Amino acid sequence: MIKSYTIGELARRAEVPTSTVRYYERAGLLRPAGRTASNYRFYGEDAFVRLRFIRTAQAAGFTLGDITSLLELRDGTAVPCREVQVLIEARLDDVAKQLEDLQHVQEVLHASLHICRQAEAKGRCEVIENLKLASATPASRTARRGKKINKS
Amino acid sequence: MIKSYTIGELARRAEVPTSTVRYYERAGLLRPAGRTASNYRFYGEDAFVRLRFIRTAQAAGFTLGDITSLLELRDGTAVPCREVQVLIEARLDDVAKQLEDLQHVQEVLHASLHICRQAEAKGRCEVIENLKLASATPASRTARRGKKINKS
DNA sequence: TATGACGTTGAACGTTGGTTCACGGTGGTA
DNA sequence: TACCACCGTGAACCAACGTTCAACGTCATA
Repeated sequence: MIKSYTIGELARRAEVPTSTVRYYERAGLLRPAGRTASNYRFYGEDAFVRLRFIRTAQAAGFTLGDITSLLELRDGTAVPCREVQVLIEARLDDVAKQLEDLQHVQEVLHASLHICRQAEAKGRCEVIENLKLASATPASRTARRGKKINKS
Repeated sequence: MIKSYTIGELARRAEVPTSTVRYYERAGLLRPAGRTASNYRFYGEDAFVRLRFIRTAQAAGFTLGDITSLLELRDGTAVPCREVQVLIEARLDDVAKQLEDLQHVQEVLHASLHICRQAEAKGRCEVIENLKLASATPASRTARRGKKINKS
């Protein structure tokens, strides 16, 4: 006899709102094992694992679209290593770029803060001009998200 | 005789679409110096500087809301160093957190890739399970944006 | 039996930073 | 005079990831 969960139980276990679980269902990411006589969704242990996977992959920066691909690969019968690796590599490239950009941003902000503190002593605020000048250096297409990994 | 620019000229100079310039106006970030007889917007050099500042600050991860605050501070008469510093420090904290999170993500992805490659040799794909397990470690509230710096 | 917590649905809304559209006027040139 | 690139407007639309709402059914407990 395998334990099954209502949506609320599943959601509490995974620490997500029930609305999110339903949303993932709509998005085609997570289907209930079935429905009770009274039309309540019920889920098995696998749903919990899957939900946890979704959240983890999201935390790793995959979009729900990417995760759909990942899960489709898992649900398929063929050994999907190649495709999975492609997805992970794409994400790694992305992360590397973000890290680089963020480090640049950090430098600019540190410099601005430094200048602001110095200027403060003189009763002027030059940070805004400085931030402006800082941009003259590399073209940081940055910090803003909006990726898209190519769908199979 | 000071040169003035149409919206298209300004936009080309700053390398943004004209639609974005109008959008910034709607958002209260950038007002034209005035309008011609035929209702065309015209801008002075200051608009270019301001627009460049907006783009740079965005690249540094400030939201348009933050930038509004920054610009209001600049437009004010008082020496705004304290407030500016608060904003910059908040952004720095944010950036530091993002960097940390991204580094964690990077580790997880590297590990997943490694395992995937090893498993490939054995004809199985374990990455998905691995990504799942990886989440058992630290709670990375990450990689997704949606910051908000407290408005003055 | 009644109360409250929980479940169902579809649709609309929210956020951020814009872009696109429809529809019309303007300005310079051939 | 025609033509085309440019400018104007408000409104709708986009991605991503959900949340909220109305309006209703169900289940456990006092």
